[in-house]
Amino acid sequence: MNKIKKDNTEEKILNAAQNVFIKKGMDGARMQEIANEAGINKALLHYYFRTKQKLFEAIFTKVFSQILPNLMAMVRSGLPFEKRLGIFVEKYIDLLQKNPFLPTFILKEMNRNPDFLATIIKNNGVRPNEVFAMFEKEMDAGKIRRMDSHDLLVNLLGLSIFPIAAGPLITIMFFENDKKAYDEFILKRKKTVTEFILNSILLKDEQTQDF
Amino acid sequence: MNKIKKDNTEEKILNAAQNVFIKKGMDGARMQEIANEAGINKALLHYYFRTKQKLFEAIFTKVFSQILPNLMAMVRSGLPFEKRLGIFVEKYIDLLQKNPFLPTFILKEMNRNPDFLATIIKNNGVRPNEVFAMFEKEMDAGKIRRMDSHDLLVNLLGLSIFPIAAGPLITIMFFENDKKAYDEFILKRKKTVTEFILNSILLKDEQTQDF
DNA sequence: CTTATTTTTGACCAAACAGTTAAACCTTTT
DNA sequence: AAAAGGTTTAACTGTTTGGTCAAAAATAAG
Repeated sequence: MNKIKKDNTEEKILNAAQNVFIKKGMDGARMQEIANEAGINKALLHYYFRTKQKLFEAIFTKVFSQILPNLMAMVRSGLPFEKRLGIFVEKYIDLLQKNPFLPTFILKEMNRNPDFLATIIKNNGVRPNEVFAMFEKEMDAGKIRRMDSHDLLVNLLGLSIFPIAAGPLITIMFFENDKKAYDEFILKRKKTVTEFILNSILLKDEQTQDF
Repeated sequence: MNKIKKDNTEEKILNAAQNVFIKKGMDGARMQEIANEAGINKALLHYYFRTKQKLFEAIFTKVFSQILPNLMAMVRSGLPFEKRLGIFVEKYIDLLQKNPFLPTFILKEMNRNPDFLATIIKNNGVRPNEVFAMFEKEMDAGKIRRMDSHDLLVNLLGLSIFPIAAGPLITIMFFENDKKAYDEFILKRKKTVTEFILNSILLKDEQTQDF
């Protein structure tokens, strides 16, 4: 059946393209390299995805769609706030540690073409306002101190994403190029990041807000 | 005098190259574009810096040398800990806000060639251990809670750098593409980041460590 | 089995690109 | 003022790269 073969080739292309694009970016990636990695002829790439640009957009969309829903899942679980935060950090760092080139890829390409980024986000039904609302609710309840919820979310993401994005630098500068020490450091951060955040925002019982 | 002329051209090239490389990265940058931006002939680029690679390395080194010393200055000032931290965050965010492409440039290129990165760092006399020692001292004094000083430094950097690196994404997702709102957000962070960190690590007097 | 249709390939093309060359142009030296 | 040495340029070269094409191979339809 041609359906099976077609799907199979398309999948091989998408996987290969994702690997190459994430590692090298749009500018650094070569169609020939993607073809090699997929084990097919270069002309076949253009048969399935007319241009490099179109193939890249397919990958960028695909990658983004894999990332964004995780953010929203955090908000919707019914767990208590601390647990929710802890699980999110753990899951997120875990995902990034398995795909260490992902952060830099997204950061780099978002600068190359912010308009395309905007389109993808619109089409992905992400509602950051839900996250902000969740934070506000905890503030209203006197559970966490009052602060700009934008700050809180950005801090949460920065603390999770930056250490992976800057992995090579951190490994060299802070761990004398000992990659195992770095990996263990990241592993530990699944716990310490949550602690660091909660320590900053959680209100002790005796400090409940007056208003 | 030829010295003046030479220095002048070389400087024009370095400035142009820095602009283009930082915006587009090694792969995305074009020698022709650098020549245009410098207002000179493309052949002159090769006269001063034999290859694109060599020119890129000169820029990468230059950029890095501008960044790293800031980190060390924090440690060496005699100010009290909170002040030192506050000034560092403020100065650093300020620098990045004026050079918003800088973080992504470094993050991207450090992945492309970690070995070269290592060389530069060695030649720049950066001693992260000094920073760690500073943190440890504050912990020993019972001023801040005991934690992995690697975590603390990485958190500090992540909270400062990530929001700029992810600027376009944050502007679109969290501020409905309102760039002024984003800029103001970053401005405020010069204060809120320090607060966030101190809130997490500072020990109140009654919580002094027992050992 | 034969014909039509889709998928895959090797060979090719034109544009873009980093890098070269030889000559023109300054600037300094004598 | 003229020779010498350094600087700048326009034109060129060889290679890499995204993309095309016509033919072959595989698959589906009659």
